[in-house]
Amino acid sequence: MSEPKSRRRGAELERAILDAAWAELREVGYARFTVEAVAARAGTSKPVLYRRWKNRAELAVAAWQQRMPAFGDVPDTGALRSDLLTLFTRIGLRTGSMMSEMVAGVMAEAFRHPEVADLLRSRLTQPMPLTEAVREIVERAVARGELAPLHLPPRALRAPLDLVRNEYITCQALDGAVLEELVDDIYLPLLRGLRLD
Amino acid sequence: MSEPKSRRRGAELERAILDAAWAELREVGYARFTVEAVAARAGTSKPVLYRRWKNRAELAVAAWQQRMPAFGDVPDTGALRSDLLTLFTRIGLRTGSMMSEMVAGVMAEAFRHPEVADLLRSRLTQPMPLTEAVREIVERAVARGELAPLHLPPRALRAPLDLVRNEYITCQALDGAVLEELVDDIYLPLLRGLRLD
DNA sequence: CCCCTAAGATACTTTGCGTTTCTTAACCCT
DNA sequence: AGGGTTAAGAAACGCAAAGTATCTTAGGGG
Repeated sequence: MSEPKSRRRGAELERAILDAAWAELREVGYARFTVEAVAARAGTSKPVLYRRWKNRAELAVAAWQQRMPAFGDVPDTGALRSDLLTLFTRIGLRTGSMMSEMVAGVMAEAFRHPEVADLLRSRLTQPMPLTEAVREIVERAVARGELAPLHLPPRALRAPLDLVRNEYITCQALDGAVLEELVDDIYLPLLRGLRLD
Repeated sequence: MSEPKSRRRGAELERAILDAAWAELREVGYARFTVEAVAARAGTSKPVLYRRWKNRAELAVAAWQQRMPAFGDVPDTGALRSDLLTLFTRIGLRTGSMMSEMVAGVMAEAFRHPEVADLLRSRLTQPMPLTEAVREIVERAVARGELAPLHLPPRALRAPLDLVRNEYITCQALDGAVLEELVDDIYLPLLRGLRLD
């Protein structure tokens, strides 16, 4: 809190600010996320932040990007359904209710600051590790004979993330029952319905 | 513009306000949608609006609800794919780029005013006419023999709307190619993969 | 050791939400 | 018809928070 007089600089200061921003996002959410509070928490002041990020949305995205938990290993439980449930659950944890609130809030601001929209979109639509995880899970299911061989278009690879995010954005919550619905009523049927080309 | 001195009341005034709000939403979008501008445009003043709606989000949702174009008849082109394309296109028109901007903006505010979240959620997840349209299209396809008989869970009925909305929210745009992808790569395979129970 | 960059503090401008107060027009009711 | 009640309209305010400008000063590099 009352750090002594040592004046931090450069990367050290930047990390402290992002830590503070992340903590604020977790505690109060994006709607109540203020630049002033972040500055105070980091023991610095607003101009220091505005020298590094153009506006509060970019600050939030930067903090998010740095602190977002990793996906971890590709689930391998021996069965397609449980692999998918594990994956969907992890996506849910990673997305988190705070996260979708942030997506909504940042998107809303993106219409005033168009460059923010591009930044966010790139984070939303290109999580390579995730799409590769989906591909691997499906390939193993095909190898086991659980699924007929199939062609997976990019949109189907992205679908798990889209489904979970949509649920968060519209309902601000996500429990186990909903995850099962997404897997059983949407994604598994989708995979069964895809064929080779 | 410079209406005479006649002082409108009740329903007449309310309609004029919602007209003004709708016009503002179309012209400047939700991000720049201000209560003051709506009041000015309607030739009245802020307190009149705040007597009717708790905050700007509810005003926007009210205007949206009243002016949202109808879905029209259930498409019946004689083939499943073209029925779905027609339906998806109409959903896209109805949603509109402005609309998803509003969804994002309103959702962002919903975290300060929880009652707004409920209001919006009810508009997003229960468009009965749409789900019934999906059901009818699918039933006709089954009758024609295009699809095997299947059980359609609620989430699958909602999926077309969810898919289109997700695309708008993440990409702020939606063209014909994307609509075809949603139909060919996601929704048609999903329908083919669903079975009885 | 000095100097120049960037940190930190303070205070300001602006914008827009939501409120308060007051006046006055229009409807309603007997 | 007239008087009273209700709600419209106008103006101004408080407040929060974004973003900016000004100035002082620490501390690292030459």
